[in-house]
Amino acid sequence: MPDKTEKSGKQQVADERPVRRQARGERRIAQLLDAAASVFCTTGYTAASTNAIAREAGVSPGTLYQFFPNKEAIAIELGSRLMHRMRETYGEALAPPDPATPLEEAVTAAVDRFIDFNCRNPVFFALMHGPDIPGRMAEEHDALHATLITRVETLLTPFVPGMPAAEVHRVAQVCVGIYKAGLELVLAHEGAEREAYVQELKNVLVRYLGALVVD
Amino acid sequence: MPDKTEKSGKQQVADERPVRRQARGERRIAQLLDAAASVFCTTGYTAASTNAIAREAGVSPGTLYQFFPNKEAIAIELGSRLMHRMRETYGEALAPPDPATPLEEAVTAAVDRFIDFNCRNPVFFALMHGPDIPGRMAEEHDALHATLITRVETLLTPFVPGMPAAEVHRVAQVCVGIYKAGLELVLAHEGAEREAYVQELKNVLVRYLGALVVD
DNA sequence: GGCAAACACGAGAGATCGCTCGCGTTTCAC
DNA sequence: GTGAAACGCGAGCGATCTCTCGTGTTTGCC
Repeated sequence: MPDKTEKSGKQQVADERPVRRQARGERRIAQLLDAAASVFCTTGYTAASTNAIAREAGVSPGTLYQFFPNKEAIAIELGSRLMHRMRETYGEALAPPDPATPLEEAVTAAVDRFIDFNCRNPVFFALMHGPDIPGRMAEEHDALHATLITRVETLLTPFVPGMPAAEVHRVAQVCVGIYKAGLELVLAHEGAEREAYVQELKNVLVRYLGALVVD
Repeated sequence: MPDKTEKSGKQQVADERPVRRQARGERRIAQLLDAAASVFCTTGYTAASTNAIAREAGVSPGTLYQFFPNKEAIAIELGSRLMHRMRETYGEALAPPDPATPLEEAVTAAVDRFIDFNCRNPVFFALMHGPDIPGRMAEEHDALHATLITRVETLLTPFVPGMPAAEVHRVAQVCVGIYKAGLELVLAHEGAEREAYVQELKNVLVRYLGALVVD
């Protein structure tokens, strides 16, 4: 196997060749991404084999590599489409900069949206939660996390006007951490129990942030 | 490689042969477990190779398999020793069933102890946090988690006398989830920043539980 | 000292995985 | 219709990993 870095450096130029996809190809790509999502959900990223993904999609390994240069690219593309879907589903509606909104309402709305998205797309959690993400996936992961933190910071700022930036950053980190932990519990349960955990997650956040606001 | 289940079934009888360890052997085992802890910390369980563990310990792969039947057994034994050390370090001091203790004090004490232990033994977090734990490791993991939940439940009960058991269980799950999330943030920082995250973790728990107590 | 068992080595067997390659099939622009 | 390119296949290459085995060394007991 040749040097990876040189290869990726080459790609920036060589991959500019217009690989004109046919409708069939687009269908295969969607099929493969669906299969990958399914396999990633059940086994995680590293344990998922490209042969298993191809089998799940009902195609040969060779066909898989017709559309993706390597295993990582599958996860990258999947993550990218997931991010895109997330943006277009919830758009900028996440950050209503209206300081008149009560804290509890803002938290409830944000949590409900995110939980809903994660329940509909469980692979999102599988890709984000794995500590087994290699190379470029980690960058993608960090970028998303940073974006999320920033979003929470701006959401938070109007509620805590006097707080230093470093502290706001810390609070945002804690909030996201709490959300992730809550999400794990929510995804692990169903029906009424799941709803109860959602409510509990909201309680944690509201009480934590509420104490900061009235200070 | 023969059938694993048959092999393990055989082991229950065949492994009763007393493999009399020499002092040298005990030393090697400790050496190998230390090396395994180091490798698991940096690469995680699945990505850690037995050859890498042996190399880190300065012995040959064959020597490693003189003391452990397989890779999983290394993690099992490591986890077992970690659990034992945790018990003997903090013992039953975790559950002071004195209802006179204020909530904040109880939370602070419990969090400080656990954080301290996890900072001294980072491999504990590495083994618990990985979603990449196979076979018998998962059982061990679940058993530990269940123990932890039960412990928190008993710690919690005196503070919320009228609460139904199912709800106490849910609250305990949420508390452990919050703790894990907080631990991740704590381990990711150092010095004053780390202390700040510890304090923030305590705040979250105290405010969340405080609201339940006064209800 | 002698002997059996525990310890140590390291090459490599056996399995898996990511990925390639040669060749055949389908699609599409002209 | 025809040629080029996209699509599709699956055996298998090379790398890696877990674990074994034959052989030699050290230890502890008599």
